[in-house]
Amino acid sequence: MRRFLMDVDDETLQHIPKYLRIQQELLHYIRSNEWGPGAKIPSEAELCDQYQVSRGTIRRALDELERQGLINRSPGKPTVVNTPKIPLLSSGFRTDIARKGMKPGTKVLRIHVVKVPPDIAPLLMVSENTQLLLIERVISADDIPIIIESAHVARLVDTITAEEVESTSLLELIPAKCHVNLARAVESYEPIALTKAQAQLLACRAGNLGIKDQAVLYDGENRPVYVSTAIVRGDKARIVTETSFHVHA
Amino acid sequence: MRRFLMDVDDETLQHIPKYLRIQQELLHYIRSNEWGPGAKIPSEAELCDQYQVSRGTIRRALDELERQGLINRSPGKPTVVNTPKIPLLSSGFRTDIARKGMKPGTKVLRIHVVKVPPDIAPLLMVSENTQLLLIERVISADDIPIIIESAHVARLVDTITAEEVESTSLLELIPAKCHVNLARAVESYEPIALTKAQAQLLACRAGNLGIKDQAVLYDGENRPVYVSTAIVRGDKARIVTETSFHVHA
DNA sequence: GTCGTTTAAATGTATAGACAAGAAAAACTA
DNA sequence: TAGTTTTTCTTGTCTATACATTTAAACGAC
Repeated sequence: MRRFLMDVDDETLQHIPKYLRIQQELLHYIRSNEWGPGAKIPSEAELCDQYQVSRGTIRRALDELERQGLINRSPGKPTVVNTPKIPLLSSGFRTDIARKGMKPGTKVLRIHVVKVPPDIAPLLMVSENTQLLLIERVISADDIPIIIESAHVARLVDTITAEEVESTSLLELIPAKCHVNLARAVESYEPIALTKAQAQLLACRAGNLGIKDQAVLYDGENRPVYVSTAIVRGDKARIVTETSFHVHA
Repeated sequence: MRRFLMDVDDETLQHIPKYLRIQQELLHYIRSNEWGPGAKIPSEAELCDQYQVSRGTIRRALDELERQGLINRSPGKPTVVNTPKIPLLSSGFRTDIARKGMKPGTKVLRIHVVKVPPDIAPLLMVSENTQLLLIERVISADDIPIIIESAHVARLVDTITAEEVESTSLLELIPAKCHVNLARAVESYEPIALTKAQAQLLACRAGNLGIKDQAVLYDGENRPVYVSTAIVRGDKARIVTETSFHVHA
């Protein structure tokens, strides 16, 4: 029978809420690998008994762990500890997954001509109401969906097929179709909580942590070629970039 | 008197939980700037009345918005809408804040010789139990704390003063003190929920979204010079990087 | 045995109520 | 008027309960 700490260091109990103390203790079991990847953790009812608190308090502790991608919950099934993250080289996710010996997969959601969204228009330096190509796809590694990528292409090219998008990096495909070379990329990263729609595409839970990686790609004349917005699952991947410094001397 | 939508599109009510519908509606008021930065939003009790739900449901809706950094809550005070994010150029946060016309501030937490943590040792290619210099500081913009930066320096230099750390970018300071040039940086980004300790240093709430930016800096001979771990507030800043592609042909 | 049904167990949503803690406004006192 | 105390309003924590939804196991009929 598992024993829980909780009341061990009562002298340091300085008004830390119960749900936090429980959360920290459960975190300890996971970090210390006492509960390894795939391990079932006690049910909410069992935790209620063991900690002598109400279910709401237990759920609040588990909520936090779930958001951080440490555990997987779903109704009907017991809650299990998650597996660690895959490092992903930014710019060229597809290529990088293959390089790591995993099987890259791509599911094309749509390739459509759409009106430019108001937040994308200034980045591409086009006026509103401009029609341009939108490519949306989900990239997976070993059949686990990891990234939702959507790209707005500045020029209206119509020779891009779903097959090409399924098998090629946008970093290669789009410049080739637009007959330009990419020279520069400006990317911004911000943490997000996944929406229900995003979570559905990524086969995980709404509210989980993710990174929104928005990139603007420029050609040699500093004209924007396309804007890419990638939603990356925070529980399965982290983004890795490499920078070289110009040596001055 | 404010009017809420909620029951407008009842025909599309396809089992979306109440707390989510409410959350989306509040989000709409914020995004549409109907509730601009600094605006007070109705109290929980008022929202209960207006939506005819229990307080728990309202709080659950607000929790999500708070985590995304869209609102600021604190006991005793009414809840207000937050101000937008600052874009931060990665590598050289201090410098970048100044360039944006904001007042950069630095508070040194400690400059100490410590035993290398087990997760840092392999990155710096040193053996365990090695003693090395740890620099910890909080960087702020216009007196708002934005980043907790902690750096482990591979070589044991002892001529670094708190004054230097307060006024200089580590990207310049450390290479100068170690008598090397930086040639390359490998950074990884992952979304996190701020811990209580981190939130305290950043004057925000535990559980808020943030980005953990871990960078390893190398010299010209590809030897690691230092490892920097930055915890960036997700509600106040986003990280921006710029990449140049090598033109081949 | 195999297919379909029932049952149990797990998480998800929602309610109502109680008390604590912090901050600001109101009332009071000097 | 100025300073202090009290009150009130706000968010934070916690409980207990109820029912819904999903999954898997147990059971039965064939």
